[in-house]
Amino acid sequence: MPDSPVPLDRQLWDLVYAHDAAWDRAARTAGLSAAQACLLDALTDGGRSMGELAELLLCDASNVTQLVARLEAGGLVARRADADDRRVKRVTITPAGRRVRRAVRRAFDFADERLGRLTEAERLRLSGLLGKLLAPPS
Amino acid sequence: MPDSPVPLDRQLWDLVYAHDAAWDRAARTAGLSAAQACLLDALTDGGRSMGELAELLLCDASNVTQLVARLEAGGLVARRADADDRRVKRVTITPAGRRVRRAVRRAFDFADERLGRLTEAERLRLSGLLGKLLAPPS
DNA sequence: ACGGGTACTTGATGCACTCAAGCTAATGGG
DNA sequence: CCCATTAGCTTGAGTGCATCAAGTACCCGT
Repeated sequence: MPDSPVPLDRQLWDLVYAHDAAWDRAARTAGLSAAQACLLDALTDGGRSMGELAELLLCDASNVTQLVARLEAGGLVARRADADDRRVKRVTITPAGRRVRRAVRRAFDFADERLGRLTEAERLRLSGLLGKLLAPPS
Repeated sequence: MPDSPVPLDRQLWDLVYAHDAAWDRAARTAGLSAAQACLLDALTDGGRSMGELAELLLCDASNVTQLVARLEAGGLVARRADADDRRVKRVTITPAGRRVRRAVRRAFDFADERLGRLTEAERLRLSGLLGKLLAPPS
């Protein structure tokens, strides 16, 4: 066999799909949607404001409001007004949220399982190639 | 600098996001959603049955019904009962649909622009590495 | 022709996402 | 100090994707 019968752009689609599907599965094993899991994953110890989350998740602020509302209803997240600027709401993760987040991260086997098939040298080469691909587009 | 400051799993997230966003942008420049563009892209000259599409798009048949309905309303796709088995509906692309599909594919610059940064040898190496990652998970 | 399976549709529901409009709190100019 | 403006968030309306349960129309083997 001279070279792969699967073209590179098709491989990229497959990789993207596998990655997405793995995250979605990991989220659902913990009872979350993919978007909710992303938000939970983006929280830091100090908590984040709604605006920060909107920027991180690259979506509208009102979308964050809804996501946080659902997570809050599940007791995974708490929302309180910032002391310095009472306009901003700080979203913090609860102990239950921390447990769920751990479960999601543990269930997200993609990085471990798939990247684990590569040797350290291969991972380094892959990282280099991806670096080229990911450099700012313009 | 000894090695990349960006870990490999983060690079994968970035790649996946860039790929998704590029497809979404391409679809929207043609007035389609990402899912609609996927369906249009999956059509062959002979047309495809709803069931085939559901299998290709990895979703429910009733979801395909809705997607096709929207595309049909836009005149991009036609749906007619199969002659041999009147249960199955064959979805075919219209001339207008063909134009839109070409526009989407042309606007999807990801593969061209990003993969174009690599030399032929690099693309081959990347393909080999992705092949390892994408081998059946179990 | 009858019963079971196949292919698709319909209806109901939930979530993600976006936009416009609204509300409250901070801020800066007069 | 007050008022207009702006920032941060929420609400409401609307759309699309997606799934499930139920229904319809059709095929096929007996």
